[in-house]
Amino acid sequence: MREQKYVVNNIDSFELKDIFECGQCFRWNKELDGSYTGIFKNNVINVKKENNKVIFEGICKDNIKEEIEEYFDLKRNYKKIKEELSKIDNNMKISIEYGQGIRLLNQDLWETIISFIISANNNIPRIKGIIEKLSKTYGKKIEWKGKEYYTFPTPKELSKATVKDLRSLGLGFRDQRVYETTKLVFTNQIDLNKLKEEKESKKIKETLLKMPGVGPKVADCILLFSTLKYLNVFPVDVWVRRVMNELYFNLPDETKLKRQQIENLAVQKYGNLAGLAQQYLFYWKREA
DNA sequence: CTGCAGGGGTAAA
DNA sequence: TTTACCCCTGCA
Repeated sequence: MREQKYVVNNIDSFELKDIFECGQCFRWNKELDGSYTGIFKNNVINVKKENNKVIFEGICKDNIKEEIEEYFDLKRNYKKIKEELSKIDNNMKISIEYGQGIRLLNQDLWETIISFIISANNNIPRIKGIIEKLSKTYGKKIEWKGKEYYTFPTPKELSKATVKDLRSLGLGFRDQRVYETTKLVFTNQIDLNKLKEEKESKKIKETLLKMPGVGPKVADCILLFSTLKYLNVFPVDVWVRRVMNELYFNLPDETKLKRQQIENLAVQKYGNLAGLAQQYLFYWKREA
């Protein structure tokens, strides 16, 4: 654990608001000066943007450059991806202009699984609050600049929580689901390391769906927002469904096209970049 | 101030 | 295919 700093000059496709408020993550908070501070793995990092320069600094266990490049997906060529997607249709073009600074974070698989189980039928402020309480209660404390931060609990750490404990932290009906899934992973009935080695997203999804609280939408979010990083999935929630029906079918009635149909259409339309297409569309329509 | 709908879904009927 | 679900917030 040491204080480190890493600066990237002339960065492309990187806007703090687009990255942290497009709905992919729950542990980054805006500071008074406009920068963001967040926790991932055993790192506490503050990110600040000045013109085309991005400054990362904070407490980092390993080499900060490598940690940042991995987490912020810095090795992927977003410029090229955006050019490709923009050619598909006008909706894509407009939404990409709007969210040009989006990057999909490579978040810890375990944390992403639990976070999105908690996200079911829930809103972002409350999801963030619950995850914060889980971390404060079962995670490890890291201090930086006089403030306390807490790492997301490991399967072992979280396995100490009873269903009742979880309920008291405000998880509501999701308590049982988090409890059961934690048990599955902690006891190695589902091995996350093996899951990472699997090559086909279909196979991984199959396994993810065995976890209580993980349905088709949550599974797709895990595939897209974690280190698994499968860009060929298209998570369909009520917003995406509404947007897709409106944009491509001019149907105000969101019950017209069903979840699976929309997913099929999207994969057909956006191919192996469907996941990113979803983020641009969703962010654009939700903010506007 | 009280009451009520609805929220980045899932599981069970 | 439909419905309840915990909790919190916004708004009549």
